Parts: sequence; structure tokens; C-alpha cells
Amino acid sequence: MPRPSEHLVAVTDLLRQAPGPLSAHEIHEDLAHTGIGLATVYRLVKRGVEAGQFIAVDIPNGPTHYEPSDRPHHHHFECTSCHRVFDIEGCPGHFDELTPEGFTLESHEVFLRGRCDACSEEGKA
Amino acid sequence: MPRPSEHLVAVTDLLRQAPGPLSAHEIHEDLAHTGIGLATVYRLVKRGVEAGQFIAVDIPNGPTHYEPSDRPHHHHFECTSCHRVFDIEGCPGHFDELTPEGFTLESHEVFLRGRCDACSEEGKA
DNA sequence: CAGGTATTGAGAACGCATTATCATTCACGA
DNA sequence: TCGTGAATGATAATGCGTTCTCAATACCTG
Repeated sequence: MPRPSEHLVAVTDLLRQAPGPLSAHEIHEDLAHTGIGLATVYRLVKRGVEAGQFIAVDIPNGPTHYEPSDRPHHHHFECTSCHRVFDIEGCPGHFDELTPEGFTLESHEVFLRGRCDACSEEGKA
Repeated sequence: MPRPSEHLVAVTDLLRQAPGPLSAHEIHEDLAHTGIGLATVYRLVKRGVEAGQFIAVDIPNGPTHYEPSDRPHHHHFECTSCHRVFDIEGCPGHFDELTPEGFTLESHEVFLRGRCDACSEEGKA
């Protein structure tokens, strides 16, 4: 029972509710019950990025993730166990002080890695 | 004039002299005059990483780079123009303060992006 | 100098993320 | 209800980084 163009709504809602950016694969899985195809997921996120609604987040050694573009400045935490990516608030700042002489700083990214709350719990048991 | 096993010396020296981590492709290019093959480059860096001499640096949206493992804690700057990666000294620290409740922090990475000294000069002209 | 072994380079093959293809299906107006 | 154009899903194809295959070559020992 796929509803055309309803897909965009579903993807947008999913990204808004998510605790961090999602990959195309994750979106496809989370919306599996709607019958959406992977190709459509890629089409919608690509369109969304071009339209400025979504932002593409490049993960080191992983697929591109997507998040709504209206979130305030933040960074990301990747779980080394479940590989999900979470938003984290705050920013160390003062990156211009780290920039070498003669270099021009344009942007910065901070990636934390470790275990998310769920996976940390598992480890304790 | 390829000298077998001399290749490892050449790769090691190159990585030591480089201002930052190099990709397999960059190593292959920089050592083109030695006649080294790309497959050999991959073999040597893989072996080096397994042996603990080199460290694999994952670049967002780019190929794995390699650097000597005996460098002190540092981060990286990627030039948006020439796409070379440079080491930068210093670290903002205090990442545990950014880590959400219940999460376990294992490591962190900081990526700065902008124009390197050479490419900044170009822009001025 | 001959034989055995490890290394090498070229190119094929692979894995993965992403994009293109195309027949089918759906929405919507006449 | 029928026709038309846009959207969709399955799958083939692509691009790129990396690994594998294998014949040729270099080193080493006797």
C-alpha cells in the first residue's frame, strides 16, 4: 500500500524524530513498513539536500548521513557497537587558534566515538 | 630501477617527511619515480598498520590516509582546494563534557576544513 | 651459475554506496 | 471511466577504493 509522495513526509518526519543523522540504508529500514524503495529514499534525500531542507553529513569510513537543516550548530557521536550516529550539543570552539599560519579556516567537525547509552548498558551486563 | 623491499623504506620515509597523512594514491604518485605499483603501496601500508608502525586515518568522504604511529596526539586540516591533509597541533580537549549521559567516550576526532597556505595564496592573486 | 622462495606490478575482481534504467502504478482532470 | 504525466520499486549499472590473481622478476643460498 505505497502512497506516492507521502514518502517525502515520512522521510522528513523520520529525520526530525531521529536522535541524529540517518543513512539512506537506515531510512529505508525504518520505513520498510511503508514499502518505500531504496531508490526512492536516495531520490528524496538528494532532492531535500538540493532544496536546503536536509544536510548531508559525511561520516568517516561510513555512508553519508542526513539530518534536517534547521538544527543549531552541533556535532556527532558514533557508537562503535551499533554504529548509530547521535547529535551532541555544545562545541569546544576556538578552532582558529589551532589553524596554522597562512591557512584559512572555513569549517570544522568534531566526531566523538564510543558506546551509546543502550550499548553501554549491554557492556555492563 | 625497482629495488624490492626498498619500497618499504621509501614509503616510511615519505610518510615521515609529509606534513600530514597521505592516501595510497598520493603515496603511489609521490613514489612514481621508483616504479612502485599501487598494489604494493596497499600491501605495505596494510602491513605497516597491522605491525603498528602506521596509523590509518579515516577522512570524511575521502580515502583512508596513513601516517607514522609515533606522532603525538594531533588532529587534521583538509584543504578544500587541493584536498591535501595536514597535521595540526593542539586539541580543544574536554570532550567528556560534550558526551551525553550514559554514553561512554572512547576517542575523538577534530577535522578542520579550509584552504592551506599555498591555496590561500592563490586566492589572493 | 642454478634452483627455490618471496616480492612485485598490471590488471582483474570485489564490496559498497550511489545513480540510472524502465516497466508499472498512481494521481488527477476530462 | 479513460488518458496522461509524474512517481515508484526492482534491479542493473556505475564509480571508487581496495584486494586478489598470477606471471615475471629479484634476492639468496648452495
